[in-house]
Amino acid sequence: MSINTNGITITNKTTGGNRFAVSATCGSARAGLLRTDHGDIPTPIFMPVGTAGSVKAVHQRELREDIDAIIILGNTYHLYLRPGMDILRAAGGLHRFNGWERPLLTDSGGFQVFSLADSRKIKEEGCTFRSHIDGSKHLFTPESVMDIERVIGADIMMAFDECCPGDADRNYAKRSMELTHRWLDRCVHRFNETTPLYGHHQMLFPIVQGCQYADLRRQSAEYIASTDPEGCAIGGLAVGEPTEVMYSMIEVVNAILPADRPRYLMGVGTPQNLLEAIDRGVDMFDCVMPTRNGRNGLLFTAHGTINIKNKKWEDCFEPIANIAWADIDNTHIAEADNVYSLAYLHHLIRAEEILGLQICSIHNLAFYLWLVTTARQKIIDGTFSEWKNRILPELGKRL
RNA sequence: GGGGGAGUCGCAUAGCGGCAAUUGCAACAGACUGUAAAUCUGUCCUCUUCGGAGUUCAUUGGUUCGAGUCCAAUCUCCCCCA
Repeated sequence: MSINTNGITITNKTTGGNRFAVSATCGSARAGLLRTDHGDIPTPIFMPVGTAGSVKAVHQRELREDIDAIIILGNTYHLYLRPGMDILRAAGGLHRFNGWERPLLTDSGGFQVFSLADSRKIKEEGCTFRSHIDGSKHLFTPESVMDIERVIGADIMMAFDECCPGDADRNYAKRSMELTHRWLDRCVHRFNETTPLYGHHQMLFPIVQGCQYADLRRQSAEYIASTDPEGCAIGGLAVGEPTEVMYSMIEVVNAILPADRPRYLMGVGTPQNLLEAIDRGVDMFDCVMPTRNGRNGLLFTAHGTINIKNKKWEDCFEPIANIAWADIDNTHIAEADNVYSLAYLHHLIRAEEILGLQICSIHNLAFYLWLVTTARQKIIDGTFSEWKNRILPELGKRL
């Protein structure tokens, strides 16, 4: 045992059994359960994004009671910059810091390698960033990211990868994928020589890359599978490539990834994307869409989307639920959907009242959770495909 | 009664001889996929085959090749002095 420069105790890996089990399938779609020390995660699942340790505009009571969120995300890059590792370590990890007692997942900062392309430089060693907050320079390496994710203490840690743009040429995609694989080796090594800081188990999910090239995706999936991970992620999709390409890549990858481990499609997506991916064997999702689009006035419903800013809603005094959940079997409609009318929500968003952002975010997240929960039940019932085919055209409509 | 100032596309503004005319707000749409996003984009006088075309800057008349811009009168509003 030794202490490294980040103050993290280095020990040998403690091994446990498989924490994931598939309980039912319907075609390629799976219903399963992933066990964490902060609770079980039924799959398919949608994980609300809480980048800076908070799901924007949503209280935890609402996350628990109205939305039924099981697991939420945090982001390594953002939390590392602010509040910083000293505070998170002193707080006893993110669970204690933000009071969320259910499972957490931290993204590694790999996506920021992609989205902050103007202010970073990728090298073999890692990636140097300029902070979007104060412009200061930082270096992320696979090792430092593992150490940071240990300090944050999420139940699921993501490997540090390079998220390649959707339109990258094959050469770039190949080099990027190979770098991600080498970084993965270093992540796994560091992960295995460190232990959780707060007494609960942490899993490490590696990430499949390969852009839109089927052979690269195959190669990457095989490599990821060979590391015997507790779960696998599919990254670098929904980053500019056509939707059909994304679906096709999911099929290619899922044919190779171990069937007895959860599969997490990172950063996806629209309600339609979720159903299509579930149908292709994906178990876990996260996306900013329900929260960001909600804050921008877009509501997702089972009957299509509502742009609440549109004039047509100014005098629609029906409760949100009467339109959004019309003819839908949902015994657990968020309180906000019953209390507030579309006209009032239209007013709130126009008047830039904070409550409007809250209501839209709660509604959208509740809808996403309803979608995956219903998908799970339909898989168990053996009627997933039928249900998917029925609801899919509705989801694409505009109300 | 005397003196001074101002009227511009919903509102507020810019404009100082080359203008369908600046900017902000409002309005009407659109985008958003591991969150640098309560953000961003477009339209915003009329018509349009999206190339343009036609009418505009309180009103009327004038100067000028050319006027929102200069001159005169009129109307309206604001300020100061009696």
